[in-house]
Amino acid sequence: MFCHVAPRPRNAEATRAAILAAARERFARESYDDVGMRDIAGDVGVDAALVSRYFGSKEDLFLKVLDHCGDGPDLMDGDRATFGDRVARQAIFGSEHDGQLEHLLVLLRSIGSAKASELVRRTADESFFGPFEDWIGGPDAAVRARLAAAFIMGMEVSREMTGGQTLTPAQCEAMHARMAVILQDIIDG
Amino acid sequence: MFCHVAPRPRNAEATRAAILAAARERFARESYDDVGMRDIAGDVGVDAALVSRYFGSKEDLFLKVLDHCGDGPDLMDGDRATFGDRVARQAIFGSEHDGQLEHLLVLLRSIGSAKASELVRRTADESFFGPFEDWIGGPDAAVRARLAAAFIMGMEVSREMTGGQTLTPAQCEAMHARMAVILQDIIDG
DNA sequence: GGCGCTTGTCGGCGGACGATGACATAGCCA
DNA sequence: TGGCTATGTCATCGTCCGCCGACAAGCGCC
Repeated sequence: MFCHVAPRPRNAEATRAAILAAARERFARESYDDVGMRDIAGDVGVDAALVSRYFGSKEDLFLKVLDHCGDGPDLMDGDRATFGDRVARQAIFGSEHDGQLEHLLVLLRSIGSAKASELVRRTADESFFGPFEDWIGGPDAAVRARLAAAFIMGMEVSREMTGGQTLTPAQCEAMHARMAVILQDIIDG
Repeated sequence: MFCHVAPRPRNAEATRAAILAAARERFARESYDDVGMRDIAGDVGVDAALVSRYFGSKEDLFLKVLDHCGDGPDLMDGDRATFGDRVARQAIFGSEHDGQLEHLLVLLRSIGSAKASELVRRTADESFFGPFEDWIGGPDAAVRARLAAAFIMGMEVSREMTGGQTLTPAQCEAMHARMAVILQDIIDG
């Protein structure tokens, strides 16, 4: 007893950033509705009221998360020639924390909450599809970006739905191989 | 005034069926969390307490909806040779009420609620992937079923995310053509 | 050392939700 | 016609949520 946890140093900037990071993590793993202000605050170790005070409202916080999603690693980092292989691997096997798909996951989770998808609808184009289109380039870039994004998100959905328990490792490998080819074809045009 | 609405005839069986249909509709269009017992009851024109009484709990009702999803039209109705074209059209242009994708939409909406996805995880295989695998047949049927389902659901997600406002009709047609080919390839093996 | 601003906590308000048990009424059967 | 059961309604409970105003505690400054 008397074992107090080290108190967070009084630093508004750092606390604000920590809250934002925790929120991003939560919103990528759970739906907008399932994430509570108290959850996020708990992750950081502060009171829920502080989150409200720094970010105004839950919606505002979510928008900030969407804005700052470009900060981390993402889909477009890496060799273009191995895009299919690399992304298919993450989508199927679910890289827990490297988070190249994290931006996409946040968008994906918003499907469901009426509130969140309204917010996403306003920012998805500029924050994700736009850059992705530019990176893809070539004819029908907008179309191909949407096809690729759809495939990736759908695989995330499928993975969570089945819990990944129903396919053998060999089948996962086969799926990875097929998906990699399809994705690469979409990217290459 | 004095214009009363015609009261629903007292018929437990019919009322039960109406509630189930309304619930299915709701769960295909909104997330598990966003759908309230009062909403469903309102659609049918009964009191929310009746829904609880007939189906026990919201979870039980959701499970009943999953069970009865095979009743309506679905993915596997129609010519196999035109599967890609037909399904891609529905996924991209969003057939509002013919509902061949409705079963898949209910599954898709469950992503978000922790509770709902837990329920789905237990039934998705037997209620959807199993039949779909059988229908697809051939080598790696399980893998190909998941690839196709992922692509379709992802396109639904993508469509809702962007609100369908950002692509020209010509681009939609181009996307449809590309998606149809990919889907058909997956189905054909 | 005491003042004052910033940083963070506490308790609670108002509303939505799922669920429940007591009550009302329609429709059948004698 | 009078009662009885199936059918549906109403009022309410407990819980959780986002949010807010009042309060406490750290920290620099004179």
